[in-house]
Amino acid sequence: MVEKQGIYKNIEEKNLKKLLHDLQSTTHLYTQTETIAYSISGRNIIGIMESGNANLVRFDYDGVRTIIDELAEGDIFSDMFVETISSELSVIATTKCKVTFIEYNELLKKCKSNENAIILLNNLFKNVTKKLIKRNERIELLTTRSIRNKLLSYFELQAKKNNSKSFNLRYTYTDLADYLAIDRSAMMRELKNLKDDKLITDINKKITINIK
Amino acid sequence: MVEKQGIYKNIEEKNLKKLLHDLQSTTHLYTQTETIAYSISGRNIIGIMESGNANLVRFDYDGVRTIIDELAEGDIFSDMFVETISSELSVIATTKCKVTFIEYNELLKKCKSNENAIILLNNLFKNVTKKLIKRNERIELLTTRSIRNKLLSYFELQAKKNNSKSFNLRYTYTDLADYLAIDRSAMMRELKNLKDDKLITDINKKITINIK
DNA sequence: AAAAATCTGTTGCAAATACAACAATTTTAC
DNA sequence: GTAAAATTGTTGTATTTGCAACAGATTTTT
Repeated sequence: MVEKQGIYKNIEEKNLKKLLHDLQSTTHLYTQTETIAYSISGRNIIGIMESGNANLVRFDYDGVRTIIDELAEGDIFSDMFVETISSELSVIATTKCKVTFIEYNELLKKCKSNENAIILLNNLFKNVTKKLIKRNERIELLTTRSIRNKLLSYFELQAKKNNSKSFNLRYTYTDLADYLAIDRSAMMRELKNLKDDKLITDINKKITINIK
Repeated sequence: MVEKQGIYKNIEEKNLKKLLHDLQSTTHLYTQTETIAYSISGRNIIGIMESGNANLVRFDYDGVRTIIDELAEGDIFSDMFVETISSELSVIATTKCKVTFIEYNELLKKCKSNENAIILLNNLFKNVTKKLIKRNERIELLTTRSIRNKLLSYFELQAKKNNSKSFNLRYTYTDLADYLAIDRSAMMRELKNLKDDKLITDINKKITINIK
């Protein structure tokens, strides 16, 4: 069961069970690398990650893969959140995982008579809001005008999230370069410059910022 | 009043008036270039664009401007949707505009007793969902690796939205450069290259793509 | 209708970045 | 436990991009 801070926050176990039953929700298990089907045309299906991790990925016409979103326990995904027209989008399990599906329209109907449905809708709203903030962060990083600034912004953000001047980089440098949309070797060079200028310290991917 | 397709969809004029009154909403007028203040700490304020246009912009410490989001009639903005990394974020009116402010938490409370509040919450949800899709598009543009590709991607997207090979650029070139987070003069140079290479035609900001 | 401000189009040059290529190290797979 | 694959670290060089600066065109203000 997803912890109380997530999508089921402020709903009592018993009431939740009833609500999910009333919504005719279904729960499925997936193994690593399995594709999670969720798009049912005409219906607004929302998937709730009960446990495990998955990626929302796009395969464009060249077959190039891009990770659009990373989904963890308590996170949600839906065809409501992505453009349906063009390229192929799939949710692919990166670990064993458990997913509950509900229909958004059913939830909406239940709001009239069931207070817990309102709470769930609110939790969904907050989750989408969180997604927006995450995307915004990404945009802010991508719109800084140099590799040096991208790195510094990213490091500052991570340190801030960690309530510290340090944090552990959980990306490989190769992935970080992809995330920041910059050339890896150019990034490595700039990383070296930052270290030489003593703006950061990097001990085994524990990065510490020495400014301000 | 915002048209029925927007944030007030499916709410009768009379009921809407009552709802907004119950929510103790306030409405303000702004003139072009005016900054719209909306962040009130501790409260979740949502601004609804009744009419006019505005941009959500960032000024970084160097004074460089980047357009983060474009707001049109029927769109919403809120400090719930952004969490700035370090730099300054503001909503700036690009035309004369009218904005109604409501408190999210008040709306939520009203959902228990007022069906129209549920409808409004649903409309807000759908709007946020639309924002998610838009930001995703932006990220796709920003992650392309050169000015040439950024321009081509942007042009292709706009043309596609227009169901055509052409579209009218509604940005000034100065703004487009800010939107794509690139240097204006470098962009102008690349724009010239694209024209010289006959990949695009640009007649008075009506841009036509000549590929594929 | 004149003045001021902004936008467009251009260029030379310096600086930043991407590309390519490779060896060394680490991680993953069998 | 070894082979294969991926990541890291580095460098020289070509290319792209940003910066600065300007003149002409267009738009806005007064």
